[in-house]
Amino acid sequence: MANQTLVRHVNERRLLTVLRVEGARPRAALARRLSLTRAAVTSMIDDLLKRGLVREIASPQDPIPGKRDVGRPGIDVGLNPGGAHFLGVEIGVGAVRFALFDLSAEVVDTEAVPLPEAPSPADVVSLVARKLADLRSKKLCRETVRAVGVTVPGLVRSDGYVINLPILGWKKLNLARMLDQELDVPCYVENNANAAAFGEIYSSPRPNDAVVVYLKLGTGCGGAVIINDRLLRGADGLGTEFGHIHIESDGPLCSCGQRGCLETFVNLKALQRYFTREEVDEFHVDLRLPGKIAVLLTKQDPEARKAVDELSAHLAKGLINITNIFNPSEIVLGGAMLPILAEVCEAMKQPLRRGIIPGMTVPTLTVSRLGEFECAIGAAATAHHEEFDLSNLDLST
Amino acid sequence: MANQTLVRHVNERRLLTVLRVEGARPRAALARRLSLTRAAVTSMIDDLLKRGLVREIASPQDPIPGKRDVGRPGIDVGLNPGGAHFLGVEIGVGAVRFALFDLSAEVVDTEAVPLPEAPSPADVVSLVARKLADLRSKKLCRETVRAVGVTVPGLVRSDGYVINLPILGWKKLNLARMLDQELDVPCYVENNANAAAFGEIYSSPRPNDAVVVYLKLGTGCGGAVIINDRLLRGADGLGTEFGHIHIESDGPLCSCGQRGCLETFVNLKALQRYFTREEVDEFHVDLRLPGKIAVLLTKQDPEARKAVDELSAHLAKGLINITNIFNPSEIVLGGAMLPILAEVCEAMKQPLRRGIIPGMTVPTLTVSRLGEFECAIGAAATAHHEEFDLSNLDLST
DNA sequence: AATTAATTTGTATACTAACCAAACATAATT
DNA sequence: AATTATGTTTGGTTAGTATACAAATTAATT
Repeated sequence: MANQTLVRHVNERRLLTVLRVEGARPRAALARRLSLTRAAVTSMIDDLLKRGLVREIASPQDPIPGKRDVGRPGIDVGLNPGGAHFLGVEIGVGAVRFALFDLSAEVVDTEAVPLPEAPSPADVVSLVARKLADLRSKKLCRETVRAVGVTVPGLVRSDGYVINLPILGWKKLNLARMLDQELDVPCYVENNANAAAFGEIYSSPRPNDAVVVYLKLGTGCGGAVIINDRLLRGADGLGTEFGHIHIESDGPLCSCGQRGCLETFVNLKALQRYFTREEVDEFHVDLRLPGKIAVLLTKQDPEARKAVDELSAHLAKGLINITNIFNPSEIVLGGAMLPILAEVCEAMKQPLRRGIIPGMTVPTLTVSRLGEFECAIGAAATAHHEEFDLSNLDLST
Repeated sequence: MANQTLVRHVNERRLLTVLRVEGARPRAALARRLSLTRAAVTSMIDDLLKRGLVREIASPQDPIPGKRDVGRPGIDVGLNPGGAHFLGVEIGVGAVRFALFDLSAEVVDTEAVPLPEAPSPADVVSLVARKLADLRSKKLCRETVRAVGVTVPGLVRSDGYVINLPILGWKKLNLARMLDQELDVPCYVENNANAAAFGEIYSSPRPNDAVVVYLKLGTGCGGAVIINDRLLRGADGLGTEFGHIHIESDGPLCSCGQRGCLETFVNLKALQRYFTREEVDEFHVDLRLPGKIAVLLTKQDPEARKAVDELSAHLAKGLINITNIFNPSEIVLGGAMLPILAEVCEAMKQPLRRGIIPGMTVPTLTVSRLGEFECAIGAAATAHHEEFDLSNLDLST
């Protein structure tokens, strides 16, 4: 429906987003920034003050003497960080990670807990419910948790329906609805690579025509693409699963039944293989290997160097294809391989520049800034976004 | 800016889109469809009637006797087709094609004229200006042309800036602005594959989560992806140029400097090579070959069959990669190879089904319905869309 | 058959939300 | 004291909603 409350809804979210991204400022400055009258902004701020989402900030007493402008000085209005909180939850391999956002999208709390063996969906729901109750019992956020985001390493439709989650054996499961029914706040479910990508861009928004490709390198090789602050999804939710790009005419057998898939050349098991020069058993993959290799690299260890270079060479082939298809402005790497990713980026710069279509701008290659909790942070960002940015605004017929 | 006129703007376009896509109906039905009150719809229709964009349609006199509902019968309101027109222009290889849309997005006129040798941008602008003046001199659309869309076979930014147009030697050229300055109506410039794809979906909208991949097969191999009724673009406008997907480890040298690109295996020249088993000179490519081969296919000609199968086998490899990346619900083929595309689709169905990730829904494979004028029609659809659908509505901060 | 009831359409009127425009009090600098 | 900018107040506009009502039809009743 599009009635006049739509206008307020849009403007309120525009205002909150400006405050989050660009910081506190007086009403008059907000009015100019949003092309609204001061009167309109006054009315909106009045409302937001009542709801505890913004606060007036006492201006510092003449911080730079003589630098003030003429005219009556304004009163800075900024987000009230404690006015709302958002819980992000990552359902990972053997562990659940929590990250708590405040209204200004700062991480104010993190926690990792072990995940019980073969948990049922109900187990996970109650785990989240307990964490939520726990948070509310503390002074930090008694009544302020506004939404919960949950990520899973599997296929998720945009409405939070889990199509397939192989590592837990879950299939065809409306996890978002289950959470919604149990938790008295809106819940959103997202694929973990998508969430990590979203978390990455959320704190530092990109220009409007930016195209960000994110790759999550760990036990598998997940991907996400963000265009215009929106995640790209496929018809089944299977889009941007970059692990199955064909990069070689032969290679190890992939879980998808084909040979030559990127995922079989770029994952923790493959890294271990490149390093030890021996086949690795599925169950003896060393999750700490990237850290160890990173240490060895600082000591100029030739074996470590070789392993990283081999991985990088394969990944570069995949990235060239991805770049030629999406023409991204930016490629971000994240995931469990974090410790060696800076080296991987360095090793790929040359081949990437040479492999892409002439005339195409070479995308920047960077490592995710979010670290171990990137998926949980991304989940919190998803929840924050749904509640406070212009998103769930469907104006189509 | 988001003020109350935004609400009317949104609702008016929602209303017009419903009338275009779903047909004429009484005000009360529109109110239900749009979740507005009848009073609001009355007010909007009053305005649209004054502007000549809609008209009341006399109900057929009891077409199905006894089938009428109780209550006062409504007066159908429908688009007034002659109330607005949109000119689509394709700048093609050696030819310019025009297609004229009426308000209901029906093609009411087409024309193809030869393009002068090595035309300057100014030549093309004045060609379009002459066509526009010509149309206005006729009774069909004296004052009603609302917008012009132009397609070019090159790289175009979303603001209509032409980055590179190799076949005409144009580069870094604000064609949209040049047209705008000359033509007294809004002008939009789009890449030809993008426009053809957009034209294809415009008349029969897809469900919200549909992902449509379009491939334009002719002298080159262009592509487009439409998600949520929006075209995917890259950072430079170079996204979805599927011609440079790597499908073989070796092959003819591509214009991009690499070997193994899809475009070197799937284009008119390659088709001729597969058919004659001889290398073909750049300047002796037979533009009518697909038609000839199509005729031979009906006579079970083995050479024609071989040529089509060889082309299909290469294209299938590319489509498998594209499908695994985008997870499309639908793949549409178009372009100069039109006469043989039904056969190509048939030949690719098997390999496509086998090559994609298990669990992914197999996309439907179809041939474009628009025919020779697909780009011009797409250009007209682009113009129609910009003026009458919810599109140029940027609510971001 | 005529009347009445029921139902639905389209319009009119009053009300409301949220914007803009303009005036004004306030608080600083010049 | 003059100037300038902020924040609030007041009045006006737009485009909705809610409600009431006349109009046009079918269905039911007398």
